[in-house]
Amino acid sequence: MAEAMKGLKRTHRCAELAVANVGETVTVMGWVQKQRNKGGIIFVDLRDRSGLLQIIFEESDVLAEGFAKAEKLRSEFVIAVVGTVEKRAGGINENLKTGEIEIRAKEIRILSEAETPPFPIEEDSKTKEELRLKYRYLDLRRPDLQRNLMLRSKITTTIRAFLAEEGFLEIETPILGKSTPEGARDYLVPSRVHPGTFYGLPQSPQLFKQLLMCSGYDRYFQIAKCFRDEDLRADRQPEFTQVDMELSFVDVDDVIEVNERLLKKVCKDAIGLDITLPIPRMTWQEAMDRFGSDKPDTRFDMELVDVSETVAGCGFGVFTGALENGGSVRGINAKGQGEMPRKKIDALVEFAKGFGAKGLAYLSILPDGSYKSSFAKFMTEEQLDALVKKMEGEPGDLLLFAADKNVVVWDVLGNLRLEVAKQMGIIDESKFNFLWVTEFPLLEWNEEANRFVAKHHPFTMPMDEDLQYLDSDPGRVRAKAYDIILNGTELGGGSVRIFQSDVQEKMFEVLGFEKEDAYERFGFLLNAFKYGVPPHAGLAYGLDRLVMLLVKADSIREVIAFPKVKDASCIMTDAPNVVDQVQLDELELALNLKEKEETEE
RNA sequence: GGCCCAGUGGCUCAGUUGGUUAGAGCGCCGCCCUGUCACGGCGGAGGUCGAGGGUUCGAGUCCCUUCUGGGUCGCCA
Repeated sequence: MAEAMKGLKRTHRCAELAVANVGETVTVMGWVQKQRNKGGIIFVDLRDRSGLLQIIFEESDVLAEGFAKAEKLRSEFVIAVVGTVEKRAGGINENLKTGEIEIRAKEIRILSEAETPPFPIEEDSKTKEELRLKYRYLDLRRPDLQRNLMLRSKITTTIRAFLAEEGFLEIETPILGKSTPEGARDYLVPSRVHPGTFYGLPQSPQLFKQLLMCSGYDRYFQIAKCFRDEDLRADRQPEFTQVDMELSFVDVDDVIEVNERLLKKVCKDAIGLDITLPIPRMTWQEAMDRFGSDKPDTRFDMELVDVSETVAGCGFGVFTGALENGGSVRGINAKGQGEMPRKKIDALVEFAKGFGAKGLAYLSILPDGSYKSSFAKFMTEEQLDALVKKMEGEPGDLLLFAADKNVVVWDVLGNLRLEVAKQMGIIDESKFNFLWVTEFPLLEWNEEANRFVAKHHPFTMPMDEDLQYLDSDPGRVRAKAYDIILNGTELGGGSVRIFQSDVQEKMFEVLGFEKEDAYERFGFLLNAFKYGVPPHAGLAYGLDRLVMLLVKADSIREVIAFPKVKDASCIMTDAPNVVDQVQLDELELALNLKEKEETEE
């Protein structure tokens, strides 16, 4: 039977008590982690979000009634205990923050009884994620998730404090907005007042923050919920949180400068990590050439080597063919993997094919210096030697080559590099390698649409020196865009925005927007620009990813209180759900479901 | 939408070439124990193997379909 806590007031969290409190009478409240009944003496580990604390019950202290209650205790009962802090008479527990002390109970109340939980409430859970998510409120009791969420809170607190200090204003922007078909799929919300029309949930506060710049709020930030109706991944949820900011009267370096100091402070406050400023920078071109990725993991080498010149004119048709088609041949050197068995190499070939490679050429340098290769018979001894030399191959190395269009070669080798490094175990997990990638291409050719699309978004400013090519050669125009990378994960990105209407109109033109169309979609922004707009730039971080990387979690779900599963549903609440006809009628909506949905509730 | 992995008592797993009553650890229940902290001792309950169909004398084990969860490609301006 649950008792009231009337007359009691919690004085401390469990693990806030220490030797300094010995002799004090305290009141603690929390969950029973474990009860150990020795007969005439009962030990209870009491848990709250701060940690564990041992309570000791003896009949001489709590009287018969209290002792009887202590005997009844089971895991996850919620109790209140009044008692005195003592140094432990028995041995101290090295594994516990409060291992030197215990509470001698004088009074106990059972505030809530509990059924046995469906899985153990303990650190390093081995329980299937499905079950953990169904009972997320129990999962969230586990110390590792509690640490993650407490750290997340600390990080947002640090961010707010830092940005406020730097003169940023925190301003909220609407969740119910206008759907913009460009980019990711929007979540739609039907309007009741205007039947047949829909709000779009924001993919980011992009346009609103630019308007705030027009309005003179020259430094803005927001910890903003964003929504994208796309498929999930370990590091992608349909709703996620951005730390979003925008600054007026700045250029690339200004944004980077303040954000480096922000990152330094966050890392220090959150996990005591000192990062050295400035954070290294690399242009997009260099990142692609050296790492085959616009988000390079720089914790290890194995960089790409362009061997196009070395293999030009060799007898291997796959190589020369790629070169003739304007592509390249590049390789990576997996040091010490020369004796990788054929089966594993074949698996790597399959892996490469998954990224669009037609094949993967390999050359093993055996310990005796001889070669074993999939293409040796097409090349002369001299050509092979030159290739090995170019790759700095030594006996015992494995060389892997891709030949195709540059985009394919980069993608294949970039991913292969990560995969091989993972297999070799050469990634130093203790490192935190930040990196700015700058000078992204402004545009990207989209085969499907048969036109250029914005790589970042249509409001991104071209680099001054490339502006001249916007008409003649749009593909070579670089943008004032930058991404911040941590250990090969994109933490955030941003850009300087276009603020001249002629440049913006030119941009829309290149993107194939009719002027009317552009005004239809973004008229409010273009109009705002007519009334005096400051040069401005901004950046947004994925907060979930930042926290995930700092706590070294392998999924974003470990740092989100109530995440969704792979099909974007919530196992705990069963969202999304069917709504009743009355609600649909009110919205004047009718369902037009495909066959297979015709099932009962 | 494609590909890959997993689904056996409450939890985590083992189940040999398909062959008698499906095992273990933890947890749970009962009794005992005044210094335990992965407490200990004794006793006990609990599963028909995600679901459906098929092959077979016989299926957790083979085949097909399907459901659930995870990873990944596409997608994510």
